[in-house]
Amino acid sequence: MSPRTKEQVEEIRQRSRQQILKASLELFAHQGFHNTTISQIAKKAGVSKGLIYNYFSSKEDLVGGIIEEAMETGEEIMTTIKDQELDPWVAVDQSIDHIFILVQQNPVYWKMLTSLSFQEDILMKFEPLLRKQEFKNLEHLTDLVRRLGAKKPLMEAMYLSALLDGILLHYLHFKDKYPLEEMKEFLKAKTREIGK
Amino acid sequence: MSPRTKEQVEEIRQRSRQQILKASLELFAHQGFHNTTISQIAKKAGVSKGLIYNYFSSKEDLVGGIIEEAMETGEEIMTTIKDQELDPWVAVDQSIDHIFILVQQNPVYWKMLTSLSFQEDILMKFEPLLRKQEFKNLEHLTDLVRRLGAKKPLMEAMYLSALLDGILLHYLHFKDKYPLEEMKEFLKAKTREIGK
Amino acid sequence: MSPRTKEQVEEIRQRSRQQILKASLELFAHQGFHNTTISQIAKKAGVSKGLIYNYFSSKEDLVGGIIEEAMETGEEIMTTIKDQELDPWVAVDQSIDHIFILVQQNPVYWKMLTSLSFQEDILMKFEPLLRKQEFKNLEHLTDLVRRLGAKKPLMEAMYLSALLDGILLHYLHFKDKYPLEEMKEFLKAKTREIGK
Amino acid sequence: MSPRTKEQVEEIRQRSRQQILKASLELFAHQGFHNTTISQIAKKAGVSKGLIYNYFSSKEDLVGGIIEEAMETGEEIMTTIKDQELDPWVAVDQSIDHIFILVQQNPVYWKMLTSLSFQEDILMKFEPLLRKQEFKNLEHLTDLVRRLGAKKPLMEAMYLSALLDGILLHYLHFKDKYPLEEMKEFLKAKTREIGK
DNA sequence: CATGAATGAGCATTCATTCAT
DNA sequence: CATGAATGAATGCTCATTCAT
Repeated sequence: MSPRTKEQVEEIRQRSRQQILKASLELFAHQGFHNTTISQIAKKAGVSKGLIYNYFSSKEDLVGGIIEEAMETGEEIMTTIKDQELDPWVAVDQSIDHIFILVQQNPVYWKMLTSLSFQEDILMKFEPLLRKQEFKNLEHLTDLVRRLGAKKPLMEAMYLSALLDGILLHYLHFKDKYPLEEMKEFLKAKTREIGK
Repeated sequence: MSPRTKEQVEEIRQRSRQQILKASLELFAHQGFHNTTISQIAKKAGVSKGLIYNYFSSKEDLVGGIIEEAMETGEEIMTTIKDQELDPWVAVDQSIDHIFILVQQNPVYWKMLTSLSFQEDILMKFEPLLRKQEFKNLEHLTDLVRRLGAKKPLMEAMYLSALLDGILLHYLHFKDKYPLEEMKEFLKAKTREIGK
Repeated sequence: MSPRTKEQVEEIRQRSRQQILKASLELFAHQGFHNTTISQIAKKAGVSKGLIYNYFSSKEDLVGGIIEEAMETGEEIMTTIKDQELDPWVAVDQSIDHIFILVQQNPVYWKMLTSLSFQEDILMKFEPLLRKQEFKNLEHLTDLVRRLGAKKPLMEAMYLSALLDGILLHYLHFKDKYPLEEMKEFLKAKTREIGK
Repeated sequence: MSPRTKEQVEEIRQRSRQQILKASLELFAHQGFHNTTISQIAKKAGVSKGLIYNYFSSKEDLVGGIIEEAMETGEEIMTTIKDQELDPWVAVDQSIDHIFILVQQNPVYWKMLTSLSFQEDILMKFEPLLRKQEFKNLEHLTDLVRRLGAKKPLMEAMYLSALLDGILLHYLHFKDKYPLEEMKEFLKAKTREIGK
């Protein structure tokens, strides 16, 4: 008889919103943004087409929602590492672990993101958001390799960055057939050469 | 008014065909396959929409045409290297040069290809064609590093492959702002460590 | 928590109903019926979408509600005049005043009504209601001008009627920039010619 | 075998364009802009939905097309009158005739226009176009009545303008049941009073 | 009495493809 | 060989209406 409480409403909203975001993410990642229809998302999320527009103002806005959410989660993991003062070799290993964990936890997100980075129309709208992140990461890497005694820290960091993205790329394509763990250890071993 | 000769007709055909392929490639690379319209291609190629269907049976078929053409060119360069018997260190440098040249000569093609590799619907149709190429490349790399005395040739090759693709990825995004040449030399220097 | 009395409930009902009608009227008048959404009405009225359907069975029914209410108010003013026995010149002036007052008191209503008269789908449902009113007005005017000694009372009445509607039309468009009062006096002066 | 000539294409285009404009005008006039669908227009025009967008960029653009076309036709008639030097009484009669002819020739257009003037969203986009016309008309009327010796030419012109619009309004509603010709003569007779 | 999440039919618009010339 | 008018299925998005609470 009486209307739902604010809390009930908010919970319902969050559940629907999550379902929609999850479905969008998966479809965008596998089919690409422009090849995914709202109807597909609605069906996969188990809601009506109309409901999607109760939570997101447009198809593009879904991308924004996905990125925002992933960044929040990513931020959390990041901070746990950053605060600690560490031996540089340990820090490098931890950073590598961190990146691999991030990717392994949510490979679909990274697939979507990489895919999106080739869609210039969409990219344009979210570039500021993403570039900042990118820059922070490169800065972090540069700092790390400098502490390892690299002679050309920036080059070394860019090299490492390309390597990580390359591994990510291959992992995203081959999925479980890719020896990600082995690659990680191989990579860690390689970093031992830096500064020598 | 006089009837054109067979050769003239064939030449006209080839020119139109090339214009269409070139326009398609550029648009697919920058906007993505599904976000590019036949009208855009026709306009950019300076031909009518109808003409495109004289040369290609569908939008997808354009992708096929692009890939085929690029493979032919790629093949040529490849063979010039393969045939020569070389000191492994020189061979590695040459292979690296070769890859970088390929990318620098036609970055748009590689951009389109990478972009396409995230469009599973399109990928599916051209996967066999591409996977074969991929496998050959990995085989070639494995062979190279083995001759350099690598302890784990396959891992080393995969590592190198990821690295190359990572650099490619970054180059495709940052274009002329990316220090590609410097990166190449840095990479060559790194390969000196292999086998030690 | 204590149960509301019948009167309280009724008062609440009436207030909500009025708010909804007021919001509808204004939006219909300015945006047109088909370009106004229930959501807009709900927002402007400060109620939920659902509540509107507690009082009105459909969007169209809102129009019915608006017209009914306006007719009731119009009726009241009308009767105060009709009953009095008057010198015809005074009666004409009073009738003109009456019409102008009606419009000035609720211009939005007249705007909506005129707008609606061009929406044949809506008009159809309320035509009987409106035509009756129209006819009564024309009859009243005919009677007046006949008492003024007009030679062609019906033509004169139609002429006057067109004039009044024309002035109304212009007033509704130009709002406060329109010299309505001046026009009224000008019109009254013109009526002095009738019957001469 | 050979493609159509420029002229053939242009003729085909004009025919299709006219069919679409005609259908749009009629539907907009009777059902209102927002209550008319592109499908209805396509069906009435005997073309596909898609074709409409080959000629007009949007539903709104159709309104623009209609207005432009009507203005061109209107302009022609206007000029034939304006140029002649005339006895003012004859000029008034001619102007009145002209307006009535315009309306009688294309009542649907005037219905649409009046209807549209209540759709503020659409009006906004075409107001500049229409206001200019309006102003020119009022100016013309003012000039006319001044030459007739009116004491308050502007008021007299506004009065006349309202009258004309009122008659138009009634005519548009009652169509053939409205004694338009009789009204015109009655109106002309009334103008004889001006300046006395 | 009151809320707003949810639905789905319907809308404006796009676009690959066809075909008459 | 070449054109572009024409089609219509499909898409993103809107909105009146319902209903559980």
